[in-house]
Amino acid sequence: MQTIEQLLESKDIRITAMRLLIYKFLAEKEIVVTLSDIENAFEKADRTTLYRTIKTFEEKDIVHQIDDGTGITKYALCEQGCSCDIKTDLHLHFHCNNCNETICLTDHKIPQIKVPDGFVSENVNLVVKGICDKCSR
Amino acid sequence: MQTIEQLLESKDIRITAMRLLIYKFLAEKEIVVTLSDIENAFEKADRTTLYRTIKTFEEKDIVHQIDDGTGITKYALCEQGCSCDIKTDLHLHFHCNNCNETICLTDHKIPQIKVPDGFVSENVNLVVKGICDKCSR
DNA sequence: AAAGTAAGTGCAATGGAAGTGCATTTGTTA
DNA sequence: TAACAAATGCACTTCCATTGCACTTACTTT
Repeated sequence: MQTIEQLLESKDIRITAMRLLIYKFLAEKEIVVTLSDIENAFEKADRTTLYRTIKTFEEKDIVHQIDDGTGITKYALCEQGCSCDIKTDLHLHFHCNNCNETICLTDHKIPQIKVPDGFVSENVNLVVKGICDKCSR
Repeated sequence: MQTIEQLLESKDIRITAMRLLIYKFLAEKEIVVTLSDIENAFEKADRTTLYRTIKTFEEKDIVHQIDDGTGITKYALCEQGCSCDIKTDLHLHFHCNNCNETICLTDHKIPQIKVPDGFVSENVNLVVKGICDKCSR
């Protein structure tokens, strides 16, 4: 089990207090978060810093961006060993129409999608909307 | 073959010159359009009108909204007989990373997606990104 | 056909999220 | 410790989505 510090270093990300805090915040969330969520959790920090921290995490492949159809960009930590640019590793996301939360269904890989001749598939975004397990109880 | 007027009436949409024009504009596009696209096509009309027309079409289920991951909301006419809230009728969209256009692949239905116990799937959004047939030639 | 009502349209303004420039602070390295 | 690079904070900008209000157009009822 590697520490967060080791993880960041292995990804060529400088360690700062801010980054450790943001990483921990993301790690303890099972749901996907918006920039505003992070902003609310760290009221002392500036939005720009949070924004750029997330962008850095994204570039270094420890966070991936989720587009769940709400129009607001959301983020989540990648899984261990996830390389977000490899399409076979993509999982799907579930957006609850009731509680409005989005979760990564990391165990549910996206099936192979056939596209017409001439089209080249590079990437797939799949969001299932409905009622999540908490809300359907 | 019903006229546009008949179609709008059957959907409980009042007929106006503007609405007919916008409908025709959408009908002749194979690609999905943004509000700005419509705006550029109708420079005399106000953005708000276009915006609300599209919203009306959406509510009355003759237009569906597409979220192709560009962050900008796009729209397309529903297919004949499409009732956008019925999940089996959903088709997928293809976004070209080269020309930046998004196309409805109406013939390509979305496969049945399994979700974990407790989750209820109501809707699926599937966007494939890559290179379209025009750009890959 | 005229009056009255409901819906559609245009203008102006607002709000929210994403993104940028620059000065300041913090951290790393020689 | 000096010098440099990266990170942070503040202010500002941009872009799209959305709303309020006044005005016009289309439908309904008599």
